Amino acid sequence: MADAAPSPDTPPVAVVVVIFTVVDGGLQVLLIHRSAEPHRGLWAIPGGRLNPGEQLVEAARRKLVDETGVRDVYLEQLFTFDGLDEVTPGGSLAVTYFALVDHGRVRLASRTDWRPAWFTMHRLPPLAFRNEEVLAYALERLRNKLQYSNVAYSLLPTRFTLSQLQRVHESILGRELDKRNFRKRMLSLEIIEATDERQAEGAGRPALLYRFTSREPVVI
Amino acid sequence: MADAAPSPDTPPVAVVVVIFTVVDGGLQVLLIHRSAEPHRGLWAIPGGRLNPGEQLVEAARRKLVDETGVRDVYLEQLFTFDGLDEVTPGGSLAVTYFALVDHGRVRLASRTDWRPAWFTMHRLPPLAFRNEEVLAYALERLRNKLQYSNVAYSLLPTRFTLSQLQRVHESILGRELDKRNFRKRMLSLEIIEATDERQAEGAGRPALLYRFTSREPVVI
DNA sequence: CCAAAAGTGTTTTCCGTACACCCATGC
DNA sequence: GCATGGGTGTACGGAAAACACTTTTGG
Repeated sequence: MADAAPSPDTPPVAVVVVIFTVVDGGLQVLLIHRSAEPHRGLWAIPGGRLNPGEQLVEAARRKLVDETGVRDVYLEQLFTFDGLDEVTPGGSLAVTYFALVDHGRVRLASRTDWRPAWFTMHRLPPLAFRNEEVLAYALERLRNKLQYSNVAYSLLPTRFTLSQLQRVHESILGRELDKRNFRKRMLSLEIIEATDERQAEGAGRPALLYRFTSREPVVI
Repeated sequence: MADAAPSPDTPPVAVVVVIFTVVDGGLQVLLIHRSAEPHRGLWAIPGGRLNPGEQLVEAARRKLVDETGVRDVYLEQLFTFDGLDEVTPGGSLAVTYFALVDHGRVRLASRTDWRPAWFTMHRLPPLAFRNEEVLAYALERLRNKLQYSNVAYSLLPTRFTLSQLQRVHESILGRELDKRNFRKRMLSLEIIEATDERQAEGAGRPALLYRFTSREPVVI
């Protein structure tokens, strides 16, 4: 590893956070409307400059809190892209993260310019900065993570029904799952446990509420 | 994503490449002996500053060619660390990559200072810059990749025997594999195919030579 | 009583693993 | 002819997938 001698020739570094949530059966992502050039009028993944002395993950958490007001959610580094922003001479870097938030806890920043909004992943608006690539990569990672970790804890309230959990999985995977197999698997993984409470969902039999045995990331 | 306004307050960016090879049954990694401070006398993963205007992957390829003379091998971005180099005020970033090279093709740079050398992964010298972390992460990723991709193509000559391929897998996974099961699996994945040539390995029946059906990264 | 959602078991298929012997060659 | 490495098949167990009906509640 080279000595890191200070130099003016170092590219600007942005930290960018793909924020996912699931709302009534759809996987959604938070985007910002650009009111300034470049790419004015397009939508972009929220992000900003890394402050001097700030750690990457701190910067990502800061962006997340700025945009949604939530903290203590699942946050993972995705990939570092270069040249996303094709206008900076000498190039630029974007260290991307992805985060999962329970829609019920989010309070979107209300700004007149740069307004944030949720978009369904399969109906995205025109995006700035090759953000299609970033989102595609984030979705792929999320789908993988879902299979062998408990990340879904970050998308649901502390107590939830198995049907809610199944809908979250279905939204992310983009396909329907068999109810019996899904329940069997979730319970055998021992990442969730039943509480003694029930919750009615409109008409129909009330469902048992479950909780995650751990609300920290756990690899299965 | 923020506008990338130029600013002097951007951290220095290093690109670092974990270079793996397999030599007679052992997974080895290329390290550089530091003859200057900080961490003089310790060993470090090769890397260097990202040049202005240079893409990350280009910088990684450049380092790889500098150190080993090889090109067109498997190279993948690992993770971006901050503060590895704890001496730079305001922090620094290290974008890490890992590469897999066929030991037979390598010509190490011969320098008097910063001399490069191969080390067996389970007998590492004292390392600089929290490089233990980086190596542990790289090894984990390599083990995963090995299971569901054809990355091993980059560790072997174009033609190889199944025993050679098995030894590569065993070196990386750190455990012995059953010959029959290994062959069954490799052949069923359809990432390798038999040639009509044979190769004798000392005494004993000559082995069929195989080749990878693709020498580009393929996910299984 | 009927619509709506919750809950529940069995069978089959596929994949990973365990395991032992014969084959071709060099010396 | 023997030491060395190459090559092969079968049986078991566990996980995932396919598949349909009963239960509990609200209206």
